[in-house]
Amino acid sequence: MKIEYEKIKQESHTQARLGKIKTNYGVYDTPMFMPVGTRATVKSLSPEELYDVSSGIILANTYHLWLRPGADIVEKCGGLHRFMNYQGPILTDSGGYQVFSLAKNKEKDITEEGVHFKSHIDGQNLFLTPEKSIEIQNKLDSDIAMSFDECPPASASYEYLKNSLERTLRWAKRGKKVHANPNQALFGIVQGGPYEDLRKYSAMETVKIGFDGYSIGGVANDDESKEDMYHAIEYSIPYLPEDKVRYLMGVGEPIDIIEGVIRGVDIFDCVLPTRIARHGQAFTKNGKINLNNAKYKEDVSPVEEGCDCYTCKHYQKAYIRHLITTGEVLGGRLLSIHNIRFLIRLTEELREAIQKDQLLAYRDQFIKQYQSEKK
RNA sequence: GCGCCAUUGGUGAAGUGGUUAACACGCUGGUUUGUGGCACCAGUAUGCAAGGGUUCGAUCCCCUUAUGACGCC
Repeated sequence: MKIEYEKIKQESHTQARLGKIKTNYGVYDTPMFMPVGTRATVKSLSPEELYDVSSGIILANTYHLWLRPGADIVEKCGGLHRFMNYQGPILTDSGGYQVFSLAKNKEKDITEEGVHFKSHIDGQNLFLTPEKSIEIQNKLDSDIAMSFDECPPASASYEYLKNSLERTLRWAKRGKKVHANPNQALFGIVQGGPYEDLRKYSAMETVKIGFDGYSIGGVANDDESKEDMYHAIEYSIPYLPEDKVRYLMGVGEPIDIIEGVIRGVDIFDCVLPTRIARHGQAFTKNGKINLNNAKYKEDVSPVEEGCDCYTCKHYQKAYIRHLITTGEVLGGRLLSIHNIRFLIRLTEELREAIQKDQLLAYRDQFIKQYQSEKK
């Protein structure tokens, strides 16, 4: 089995769906949030802690693992699951996103054949192609491989986005051709920026090639507005098959996840919960809070009242603030646990709302509370 | 007791007779969306030990006092 998606229910007032993803490592409910473990580790968390927050699929990154330790070494160690000891599904990003940001001269460095760029570690010249990316992912032995795509900012010109998505389509075909891991699913990526016709075209053409799942890429980038992002989803979703997973890449603001689900997205990934955790911030129902703030110096309450995560069950804000302000790594760890659990709990609540046909009411209530403490 | 040197923000400290007293840390906020970069951005001494004097003008020159370090009896 590679991966199968089964739709359980469609919310009657929105595009939101309830579904199940069947993988080699079990069956998981959608909507789902996937924590990011770029370098074969969700920064600072052990696999046990990931199971504990009910994480399903997690992400790893082709580019990073290609550079260090190298795909051959991961393969020699028995593949990504054995390597990082994660007994759950793993999705590998293709490296397109990283490579695009590392390519200095977009015109020159991004060619039909692939992308030239310099390693962020030692500056050596590297060249990544769709074939190479898939080959690496085959070796890493993740459960889901992503097509190698170009990820231009939403602010790129219409012409650029059009040419770029055409090339991404050709790359998708090339990648699929060399994809050779029978235990691994392969996803295609829809591009096209904020433009309706481009998204539609990209979605239809990507579906024609035929993948095990489809993602919407090129969002939450650069200076893209929320409106553009929501439009990009709306313009793409109608052309994606009902019986395949829909993955919105890189989105992790709670409200964006809700809006994505409403528009028919099944899975999300984002670095936000772990990154902001390391900088001392936490998601709560009442909005994002910053544990660096002096007002938490003597606060004996948990990060979020009523949260069921390990951190909230055992620690006070004052202690976590102490860890964060003194630079102790445990602070970021505890907040990462909370933030990931927060987003996963959010998806659990979304599933419940979809089940009850109350998603829009849930959204309105969530936003009202989430923004209540903001000025 | 005498001589000599010092005294700049929460800290370590630069600095000049003339509009806004450098920098760093700390502190106070903020940012972060398919994680190169535990990072980035912003604010943070109406005052330069205290008092007096010289000067158009002093944190910077002079005097006194206080405090501290060093040397000599």
